[in-house]
Amino acid sequence: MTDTEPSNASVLVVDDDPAFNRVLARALSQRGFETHCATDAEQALVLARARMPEFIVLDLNLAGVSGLRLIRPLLEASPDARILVLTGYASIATAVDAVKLGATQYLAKPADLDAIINALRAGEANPDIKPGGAPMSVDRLEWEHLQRVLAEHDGNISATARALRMHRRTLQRKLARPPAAE
Amino acid sequence: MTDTEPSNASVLVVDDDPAFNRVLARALSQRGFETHCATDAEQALVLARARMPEFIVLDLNLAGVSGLRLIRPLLEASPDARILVLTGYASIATAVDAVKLGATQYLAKPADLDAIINALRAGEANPDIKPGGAPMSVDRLEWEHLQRVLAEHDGNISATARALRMHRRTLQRKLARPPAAE
DNA sequence: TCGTCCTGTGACGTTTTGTCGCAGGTGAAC
DNA sequence: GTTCACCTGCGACAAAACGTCACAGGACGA
Repeated sequence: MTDTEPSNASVLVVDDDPAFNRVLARALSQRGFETHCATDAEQALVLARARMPEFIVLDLNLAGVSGLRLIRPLLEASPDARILVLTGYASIATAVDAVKLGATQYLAKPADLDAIINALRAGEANPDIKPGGAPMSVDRLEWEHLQRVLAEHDGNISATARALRMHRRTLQRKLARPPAAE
Repeated sequence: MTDTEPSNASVLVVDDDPAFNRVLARALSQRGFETHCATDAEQALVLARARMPEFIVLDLNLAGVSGLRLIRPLLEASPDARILVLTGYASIATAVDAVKLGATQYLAKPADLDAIINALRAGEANPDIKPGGAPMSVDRLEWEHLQRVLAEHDGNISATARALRMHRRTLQRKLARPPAAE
């Protein structure tokens, strides 16, 4: 698969963060996908029925509702859809349940566009398609994870270090040293 | 279910470490299970056919073969068996693959006896599981990323190291050291 | 058989981490 | 205004990990 191959597949992006939806939808559009966005469960189900997307990218932390509860209704609305769960709170337990409920793939945030597209395409009929793009470096992955958890703690370095079970000094050193550009 | 309820269900324990098999089989027997052990794939398939166990506890690191490759043949040999994957190298990537291949549960080693029995008995997915509140540790996040990229490169450590722009020696050290349980 | 690549592994200098603790700032409660 | 609890910046040092190098042997395709 080349980067520029238009696929015309449609993707419904479901995340309660509108900014995240916009960014991901735009990036997927640039790769040739037709995209729709929903920020809550109801919207997601309406769009799943109306648009019959080929793929659904589903966050697990929707306002007031677990994305796991949405998998079956989404599949009822769009029986042929393939669901990629994309979550900032990934765990093996929720990955197992998500797949049992009908998701076809599961990724932890942070994930870059190539990783998301690779995951969407995993399990396609043609297993010879190779994963495209360079994976995120470990430094970049860590940096984005730290930034996200820091944002969730309102910039509080001590609380972030505790949440990550990392020494505060170490976190400060890492925060002072962004990863190299890629 | 009480701890002491004799279930008489049969369990096939498949692990390449005979000592592990003995310890787990003995503990399960004490809880009323009828147990059988196999230390390799061939043995496992023979016992799966001969004994038709209700449960199979399957390690992923069998000598010369990935336990993932054993799931389908085991289900062919014992169609009604429920397979619990139990591995010291647990990752979301292999958990997703295991469930897609037909495993009904997946646990990281070390797991205590109660966790194993609960996992054996777990049936349907639980959509009420809350996505975990705690963010992933940096070690766990890195481990999941390495496992996912390694899977994308068909287990080729040299190619994975190049893709991640990490020294092969460093990657090998990291792969030998799974992150602590959470 | 040969070439290429992969893999396991040890060794060593360099870098980073974990830990400890000092010092000063901030905001809430009283 | 004072006190308390917590946050933050930072230096120092021992321990741990990394980056690098290289050896050795296996696997696979030509």
